[in-house]
Amino acid sequence: MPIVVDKERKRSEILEAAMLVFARKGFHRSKMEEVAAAAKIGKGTIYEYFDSKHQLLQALHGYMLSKLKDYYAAELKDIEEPPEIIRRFLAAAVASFREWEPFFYVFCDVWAEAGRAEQQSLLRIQLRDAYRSSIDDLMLVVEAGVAGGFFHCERPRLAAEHILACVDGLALHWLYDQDAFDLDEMTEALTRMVMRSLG
Amino acid sequence: MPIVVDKERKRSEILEAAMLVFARKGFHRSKMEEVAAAAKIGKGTIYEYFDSKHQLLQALHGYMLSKLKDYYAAELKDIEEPPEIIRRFLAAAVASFREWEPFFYVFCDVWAEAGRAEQQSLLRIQLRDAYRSSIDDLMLVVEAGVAGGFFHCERPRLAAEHILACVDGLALHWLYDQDAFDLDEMTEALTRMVMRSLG
Amino acid sequence: MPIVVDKERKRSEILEAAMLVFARKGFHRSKMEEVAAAAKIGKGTIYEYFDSKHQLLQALHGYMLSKLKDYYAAELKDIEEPPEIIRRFLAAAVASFREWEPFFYVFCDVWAEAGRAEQQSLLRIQLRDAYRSSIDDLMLVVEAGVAGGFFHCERPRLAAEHILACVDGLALHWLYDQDAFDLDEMTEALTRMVMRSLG
Amino acid sequence: MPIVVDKERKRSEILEAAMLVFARKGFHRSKMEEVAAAAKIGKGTIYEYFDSKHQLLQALHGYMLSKLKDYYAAELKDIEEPPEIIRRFLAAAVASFREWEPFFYVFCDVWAEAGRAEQQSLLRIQLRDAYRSSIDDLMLVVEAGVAGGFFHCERPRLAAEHILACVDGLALHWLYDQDAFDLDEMTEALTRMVMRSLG
DNA sequence: GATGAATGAGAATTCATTCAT
DNA sequence: CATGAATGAATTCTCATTCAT
Repeated sequence: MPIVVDKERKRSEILEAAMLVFARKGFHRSKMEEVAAAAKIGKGTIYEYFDSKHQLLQALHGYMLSKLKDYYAAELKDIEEPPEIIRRFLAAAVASFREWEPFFYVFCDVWAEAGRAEQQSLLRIQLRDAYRSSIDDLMLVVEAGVAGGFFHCERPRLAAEHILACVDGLALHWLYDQDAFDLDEMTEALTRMVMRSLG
Repeated sequence: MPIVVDKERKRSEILEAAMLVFARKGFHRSKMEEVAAAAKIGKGTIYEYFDSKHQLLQALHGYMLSKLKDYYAAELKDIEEPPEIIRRFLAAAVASFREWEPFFYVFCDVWAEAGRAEQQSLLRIQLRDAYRSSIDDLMLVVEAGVAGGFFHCERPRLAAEHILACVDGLALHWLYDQDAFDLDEMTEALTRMVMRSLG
Repeated sequence: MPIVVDKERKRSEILEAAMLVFARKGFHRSKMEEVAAAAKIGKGTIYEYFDSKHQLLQALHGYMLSKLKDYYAAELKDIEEPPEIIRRFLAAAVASFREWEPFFYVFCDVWAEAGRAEQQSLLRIQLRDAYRSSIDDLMLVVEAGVAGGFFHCERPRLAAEHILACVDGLALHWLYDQDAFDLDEMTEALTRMVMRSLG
Repeated sequence: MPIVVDKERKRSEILEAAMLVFARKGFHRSKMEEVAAAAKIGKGTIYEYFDSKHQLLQALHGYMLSKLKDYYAAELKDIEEPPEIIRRFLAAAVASFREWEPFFYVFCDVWAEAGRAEQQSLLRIQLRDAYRSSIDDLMLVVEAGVAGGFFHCERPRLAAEHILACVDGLALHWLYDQDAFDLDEMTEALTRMVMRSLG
């Protein structure tokens, strides 16, 4: 099925282009034409792959989530001990700020968009499910840590939520005041505080 | 004799109207006409008070920041002990999620806008300075707590940043999955973890 | 009747203000508010003296025509000989370019406006009558010159028209390329050619 | 395959439409939508060919100047003797009043606009250069006439300027009082007076 | 009379989307 | 399939005019 492969590749190229354009100018200030130009295709061609600008954002969001998932999977591969998983997760998270900066800008757009969408909108569900699933994953680690005697934690789910909230909040603050932070320091301090908060 | 109008009051009315409209529909999907209707004035009148839609958002952001500041000042009035300040701050923060929900939606718009503005744009500077000043305030509390023997903390500034990041991250997550959280539980768990992370 | 005098004075002040503002920015780009500011009165006050922006232009046009008439009357006072009248008229005309430059800019607006107005519009009639009356005046001079043996001219009316057209045309060209002309030279050459063309 | 369109032709069609609309209603009173309707295209399409309303006027001005140039070139083709060139030029000029009446209305708009534009504005430069170049051309004719013993003229440039000013002034007067003129008579009288003024 | 706050009709311009080629 | 010319709904912002004081 060479054609299918080709389509899939072009789709990804459009998504990568959209990510850069949206990240730089913001979703609403970006034109479909700019995305097309960045993807080196014609404006109309985007519509062969995506239904609308909104759906392009949705697809891009899904694409980013999947990339993030792969990223964390790779970073946490073969690590067994819960405390170490947490440490590596936090380090990977902070490292991703710089490495994947455009992602975070686009996430701002997604937050702004999703917040006003219908409860049942795909974007919103996608966003929510991504959080829920991240929380679930992290909760299992916390639980394993508790079971293994590494952590003290009455509410593993809330602890997981707490950790993810920290990461998102830090990403946000860093985005608007990059000079104020040293990422290495931030990693260290974040790790220390999270580990302490887990007992 | 010209008509005498309390310009400051009308300005606030427009800002309140803008907050509700922007919160519900999002900045870009809101029309100036809708803001005007919500403020019960004519479309053109907004421009007597604000230069442009963008500047209205900026002014609204400033207005919200000032309201938030007053809110925390009132909530933390007369509290002396650092641990208690932190506890009350966290409780007030979580309580504000529900109470001031529209604020948080508008903050999403501000994040999305500010991220793409010039470094020197007023919106961006306003956002950054608000964070910096919040961090400063909180850092002083942490330092006082360390001095008073309540807390252990090597880097009070990073601890303060960490606490604020938690709050913002939780606000964000809560916004998109309100059913998943019990705010009382969240307050309790957040407080516990923050207190622990401060040693 | 002191009140009447006062009203008349303020009316003139508004007209002078309008002239400067219209001359600088053009009729359509000028705001009533700017005219009011230039006249140091409130925006609404203009409407006590003029019905509308269009009527203000019309009144300004009439005001300018009347000023021009006075100017020429003063310049040509007590001159008897037709050739000398012509000479002095041409000199006065060219001198007015610089002296009354704003007039000419406003005339451009009047031409642009009047051209699209109804045949019966006051602005158009005013413009036409001013030309007709100027031509009549000048024609009488030419006729007197012919009768006095100074000029040869089969069609004094057309000659008068010709002379006025020259003056208007020169004003227009001068307006857009002031550096290209030396007004003294222009006066001299214009006079020479007109005198020649009158035989 | 993209749609193939003769962009140059469509551009001209828009310019012709703009000329008629602007001539009838005036630049400022014409809406882009009316121009589009006259060109039988959608409102947005104009912006595929021109950046703004102002630039459309500028382009239209250039288009008109080029048409006029072609017109005179055709009218004066193969004529050698300077007096005959002048005669034919004047006849062509007066004939153009009726034939190309819309042009002259639009010129009024251009005069009004250009007068308030920056010195370096394209419209202004275009206008000035057109005059300069017309004067140059006519000056060469006058000089040739002097050299050939047909004319007496101390300042050929000023004579050329004078002749063009007459033509523009007559056009202007005619525009607002068409009934007062017989164009044939005007041609004859104009020619006579110009020839006399050239000695 | 004078004022300037309020207004809303109006217009330029943008840009997601369509669809003929 | 791909394209980009064409479109017109949508939206910001302007400003002449009104009118309460």
